[in-house]
This record gives sequence, structure tokens and C-alpha cells, in this order.
Amino acid sequence: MPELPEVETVRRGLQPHLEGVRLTRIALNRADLRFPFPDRMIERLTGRTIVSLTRRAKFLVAETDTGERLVMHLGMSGRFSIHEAASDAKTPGEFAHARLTDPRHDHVEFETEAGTRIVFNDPRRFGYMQMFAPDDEMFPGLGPEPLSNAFSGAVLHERLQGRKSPIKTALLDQSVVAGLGNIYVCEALFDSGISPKRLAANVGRARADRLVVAIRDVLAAAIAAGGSTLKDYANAEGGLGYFQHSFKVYGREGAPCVSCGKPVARIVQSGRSTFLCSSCQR
DNA sequence: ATGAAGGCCTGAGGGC
DNA sequence: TGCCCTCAGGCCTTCA
Repeated sequence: MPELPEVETVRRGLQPHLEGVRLTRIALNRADLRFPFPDRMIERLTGRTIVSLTRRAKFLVAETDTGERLVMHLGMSGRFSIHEAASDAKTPGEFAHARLTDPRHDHVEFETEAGTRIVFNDPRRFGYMQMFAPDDEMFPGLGPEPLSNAFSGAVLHERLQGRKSPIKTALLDQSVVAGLGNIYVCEALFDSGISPKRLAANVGRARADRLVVAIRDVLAAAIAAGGSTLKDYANAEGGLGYFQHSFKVYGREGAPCVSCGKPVARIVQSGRSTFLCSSCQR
């Protein structure tokens, strides 16, 4: 699934097609994704203009001209694709390439006044959509945005106090810091030389400072590369990210550590794979 | 009140 | 070819 860099890449792809654009038709092709769709979702969105498309952690937020907001989460396998009216006019099949997604999993379709169709496809249906009234708080309890000024070594250090779980698990907790997933946690821990097994409470201020720098750097580099493409992820144009070629530990079990040459190890923490170099990370 | 495990879904890939 | 097993970028719920 998309972590923060992939969601940001999707946002940038969708933004020019949605911002300032009126929605003329919404279709829901089933009753639910992970959760039921919001009450009266079609009525609340049809004819509305999207005034902004922003991102909070791994959530996309589309605000309409009524102040209502549609929140979209991609789960593990959610994708958006854009089908412009102009490209539909091409000779059928002429420039066609294989569909990236199975049409059976096209669960939501948005059509805009420009004739563009924006389709949400999600085979595993771990994604979901919610709507919030203008005054509703959308993300109570969600931790700081890692690329914002609200996140710092001091903030992270404070938030890790008293935590008995390993630092790896703590970083996946969205209430500690929001937007990280398994890949970028593994990479940031490697980059900062911190063992994923170290108890969160034993990450001191110096390590927290290094960790914050590593988290910011790896997220920024991944966004610049258009995200990472593994099995399920593609950007809104159907293109692939490139950051997976830059992984230092993730998915590299047994391969030599880029720093010391010893084999990268895989362990399981809280039921999820962790990749690390036990020699470089302490 | 924490933290770990289970479960939700489908699809891909490996071993036989 | 096909079957069966394991695993997957998330996260909510349940259990210890």
C-alpha cells in the first residue's frame, strides 16, 4: 500500500483534474469498501466544485464549495486512474496498453465537467471513504505530519517516552507520527543506524534527532522519485514510482548491506517483516 | 491501559 | 498446468 510518498504522488496527479473542477457524476459500484460509503455521498458531491485536494498523512482530502470534505484512504491496494475525454477519442486500441487494474474492482467513479473520469480501483478493499461536515474534526489523535514543523527530534523523543514497544512498532503507530508505513520505517531506521528492536523508550534525544532527519530525508527522496512501486502501487497516470530501486534494506533479505557488506536480515515484529543490518543498526 | 496477534480481502509468486 | 501455501505498502478489533 501506499505510504505517505505514494499518497502524495497520487495527490499531485489528481490535483490538476480536480481542483477548481465541478463533479458532474459519481458512481458507487458496490455498497462498501472496508466500511460503508458515507450517507448520501452521491447527493452531497454531485454538482459540487472541489476547491482543494490536500493530504494529511496517508489520507487524501477533497474540500468542496460547501465546506464539506471527502476523505479517501487507499488502504493496501487502492489506486486512482484518470481517463481524459480526449484520450477516449483515439482510435480504440491504437495506443492502448494493458489495463493495470481489473475492472471488477473499479468501485468508485467520479466524472468532472471536463469529461474526465477518475476511477478508484481497490482489489483488497482495505481502502475507504468518509465525508465530514465543515466543522467536523477529521483526524482526532493522529500524530504530527512528519514533513511539517510540528515534527522534530524533541517532539518525537517526548512521544516515545514510556513506550515499551520496539521503536519499529512505535513508528508504525499513526498516533506517534502520521504517514509512515513498513517500508519507510525500515529505511529510516537503517539510515539513522538505530536497531528496530531497540525499545522506543530507550531512543534518546540524540537518536531521536537522527531518526527525524532520516525520516524526512527518505520521505522527501521517495516523493521526488514518484513513490515506490511494488505489486499494487501506480500513480494516477498509471505510471510507476522509482524509489524501490533506492531501498537499502527493505525487501533485501540476504543481500549485502550497502554500508558494511554483511547480509541484510529479516525478522518479524508485531506480525510484520522488518529488514535490518544488525551490524550497522544499534 | 498497553502491546501483540487476529482478521479483513484479493492477488502474486514459489514449491511441488 | 494447477493446487496449496505464504506473503503483501494498513489498520481496526480482540485478546492477553
